[in-house]
Amino acid sequence: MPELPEVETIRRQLGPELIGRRVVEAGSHPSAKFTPARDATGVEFTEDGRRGKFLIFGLDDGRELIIHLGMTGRLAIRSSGRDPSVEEDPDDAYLRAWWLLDDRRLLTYHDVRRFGRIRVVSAGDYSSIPTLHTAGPEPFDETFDSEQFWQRLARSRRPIKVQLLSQRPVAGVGNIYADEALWLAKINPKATRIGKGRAADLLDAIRVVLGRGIENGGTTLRDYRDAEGRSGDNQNALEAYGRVGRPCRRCSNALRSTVIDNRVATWCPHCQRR
DNA sequence: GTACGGCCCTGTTAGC
DNA sequence: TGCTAACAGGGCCGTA
Repeated sequence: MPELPEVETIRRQLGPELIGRRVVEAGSHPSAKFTPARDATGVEFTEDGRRGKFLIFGLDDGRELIIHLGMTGRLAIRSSGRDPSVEEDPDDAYLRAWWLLDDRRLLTYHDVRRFGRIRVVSAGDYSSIPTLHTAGPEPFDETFDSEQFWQRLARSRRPIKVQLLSQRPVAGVGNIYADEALWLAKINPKATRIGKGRAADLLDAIRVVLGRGIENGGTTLRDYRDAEGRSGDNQNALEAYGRVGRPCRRCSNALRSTVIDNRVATWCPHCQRR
């Protein structure tokens, strides 16, 4: 399930391959989630970017190709283009979109569960993409400080984990890194209000876990692969997510899990008291 | 504006 | 062994 570190890893890999390349043909699965991929025909990639979990590729006609990987989305570049002599990819049943480049290579988007989505919009106009439109600051933005973070958290009284997953206080945190950051900052995922000091701790923790995730090439629990088909290593660095029943690495008490807003949260009942 | 439930999807796993 | 149901979950949408 790609979150900021996974999306950033893919951006860094794809950017140099795509910038300056022109799309000569594009196709997609019939679902409306993917048909906008076809709108990026005849354009040249001019820029690679990311906002939270959204990949944003600048195009030379003043628009942007926006890709969200959902749960199981994968982007890759096939060197063979659509040369029929090349053996078919066994995952082609899940090919949801493709872009044939002017050097005959093929940018492919696979997505088993079809939770991802693709859009082409005027540059900077995200009004048709609610989560992107209302996304909070980038966690590594140097102008984003803990005071702003605390103010954003104070706008809602929903549980802190729900707020993080909403992308509004800060962009790019999903279920895995939310559990990790809350564990690191010793904050209970059901807490509805935290003080400025704890908000500062949480922002620091978010930066630590996301930074570590990027360094480790992302977290692969099952599906995630980077643009070169490789698994990440960050699953070996997880302290909370997926460790329910196992001892907390700080206090040795068994980690617990609970469902908050239809998502599993794993936390330490001793370290992360309310 | 905010909160909340339901839906989209399909491979994997648990239970019978 | 084979079938069925539950589960995973990010984002969107309708309703309150």
